[in-house]
Amino acid sequence: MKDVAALAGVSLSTVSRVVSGSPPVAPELAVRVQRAVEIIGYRHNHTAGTLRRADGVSRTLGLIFEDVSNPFFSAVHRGVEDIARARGVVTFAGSSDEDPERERELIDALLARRVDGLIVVPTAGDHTHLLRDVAAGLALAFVDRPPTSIEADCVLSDNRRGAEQAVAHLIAHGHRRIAFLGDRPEVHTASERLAGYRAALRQADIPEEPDLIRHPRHRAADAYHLTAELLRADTPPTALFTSQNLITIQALRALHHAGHKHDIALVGFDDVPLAEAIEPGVTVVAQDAFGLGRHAGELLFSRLDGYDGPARRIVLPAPLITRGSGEIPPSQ
Amino acid sequence: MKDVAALAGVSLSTVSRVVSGSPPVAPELAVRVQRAVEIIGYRHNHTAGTLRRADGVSRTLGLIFEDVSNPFFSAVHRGVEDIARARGVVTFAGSSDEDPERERELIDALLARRVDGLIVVPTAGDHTHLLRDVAAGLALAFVDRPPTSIEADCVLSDNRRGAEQAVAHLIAHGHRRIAFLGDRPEVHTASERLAGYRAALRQADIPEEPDLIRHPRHRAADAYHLTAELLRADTPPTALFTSQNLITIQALRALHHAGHKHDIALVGFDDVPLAEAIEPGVTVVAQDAFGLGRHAGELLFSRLDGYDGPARRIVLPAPLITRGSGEIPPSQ
DNA sequence: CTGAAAGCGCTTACAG
DNA sequence: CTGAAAGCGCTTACAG
Repeated sequence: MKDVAALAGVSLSTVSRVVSGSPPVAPELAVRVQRAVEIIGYRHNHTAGTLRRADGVSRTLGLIFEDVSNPFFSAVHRGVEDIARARGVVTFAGSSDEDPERERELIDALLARRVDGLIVVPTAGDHTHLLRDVAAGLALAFVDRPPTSIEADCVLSDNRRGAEQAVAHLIAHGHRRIAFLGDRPEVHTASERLAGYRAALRQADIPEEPDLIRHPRHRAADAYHLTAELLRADTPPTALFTSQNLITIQALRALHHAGHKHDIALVGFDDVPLAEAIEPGVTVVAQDAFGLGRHAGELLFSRLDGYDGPARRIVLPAPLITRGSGEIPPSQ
Repeated sequence: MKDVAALAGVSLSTVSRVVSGSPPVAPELAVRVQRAVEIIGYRHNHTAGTLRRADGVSRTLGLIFEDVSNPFFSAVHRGVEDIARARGVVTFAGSSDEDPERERELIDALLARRVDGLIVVPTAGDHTHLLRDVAAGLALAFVDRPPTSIEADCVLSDNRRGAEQAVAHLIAHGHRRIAFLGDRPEVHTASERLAGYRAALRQADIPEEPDLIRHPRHRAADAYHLTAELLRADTPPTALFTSQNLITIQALRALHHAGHKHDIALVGFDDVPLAEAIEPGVTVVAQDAFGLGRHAGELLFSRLDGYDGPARRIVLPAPLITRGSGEIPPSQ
């Protein structure tokens, strides 16, 4: 910047004003500065400005997902990006892999880079350490799952009702032996969806069978075999409720490979590509992933804009989309 | 930091050394500093350090994709993240939407935040403006597509050979009227895949029919109708080569809805979830998206580690995976 | 409207 | 092994 000032024959103050667009500067000088910027190939150092600026704002956001490569989270990611982009804010993104320690490392790394805010899909770990940062001005929002240990803005899908609706739908089609395939209940979304499953059974006076509730350890790796195993049981389920997108995909593979796609019903939580092209079409509870991201972004920016009220919770509906697989009647 | 120094009763230098792990500091003082850090809730300001540090390294990377929410790119994203994570480097990510202007804005925003390197899926726009930044020490790598206007490291799938293989496979199954559905040739991957399509036709002495080469304007919105339209033509194609994942999904929908899934063959470029569960299974040319990301990360870090040789190009194979849809013989 | 000077939170020779 | 001091690239009162 001082090279630019020298070349343009003005002071640092003037260059700074031109570069950051502060009003009071003569058009002629501005042009001279612009020209010098071009010639030198000057890149503004926004982080240095952040250090000095009164408000200390970095126009930078941190996003922490379970896995950036899961299509559900990457859609949330895009939702946030669209909101941030409109404000000239650029976003970090990282994957916790559901590991609280990894999540903590990411948070520390992002806060050390002085992000203005953090949007996180929380692991089951503790988040009280963020309280100090929030008190110091950090904007914070949770998405997909609520924080367990602290109060903060969050936006969620209506997991319980969505799951209840899915299972009630299967019951309405005559099923009584309905398997639940989902993550362990430590994950909030999984426990909510399990609660929805249970509520629907209760409503219909169907006793719960522990054998029908399964938690694949590694989703992509185990859900396939777990489903195949369930189908081979003495009294197999007549319907499956798969409560997570990767699990749905694996269960569908198992169903199709075992030749049961037309006699075992399935409803999945979260939509999957091609669900509509498959035979039968896959009935799902659809989440508005982009919407989750956009709302999380909006909650966050409202904090940065000065909102200082109590924590807000936005719950987006998760409607059932019937396509065939959920309307198969029980085969026995 | 000065509060920590005051509380611990040491100098700023000592706090800095403890916090950044520089060796020569007495264990007793280190403990006192650590304690003060805990009490105060001190967060290290890594960006301030970057400003002062001799090497000026920010341990920050910028990633620019066409769209972070496309599963192909989000897998590339994760590949880069895994490499970066191992080095304590955190990554920005953004979407260009194939718009050179938007890409330029993102690059400017990231360079203003002083990323150490940039990994970009380039739009068709000009990238010569990056030359100065590279000369000034920026590490740069392109992924999925090579840069058109400058020399730089890049990692690609073998698009041409993959496409040629796919089309040759269809020809080997007796097809002569094979449609190409893909992005406009301004996008490098699309033009390479089209070149592969043409090479396979030439090899088999099949004249090219312009009517069979189609470019949906908006992939998700138009590919479905374009496919349906092709199927309704007087002499419809007997096989489709869909050269992009979103287009493959839409074409499959159209094929299934029109009741042609068993009599029109299809091979897609890039794998899609459930491709295996569908009936018939979807034959595809598979890309190693994670591998593309990992290799791009490695090329980038080798530059940051001091490699200063000529630009390198890594080409990953894109093998054909046969699952049924590509082995359907021509129906007429 | 413009410039000289102080200072954001750090790191790093330099002296002790 | 420790501390005082200079300075990274900026912004911002303050004076003119």
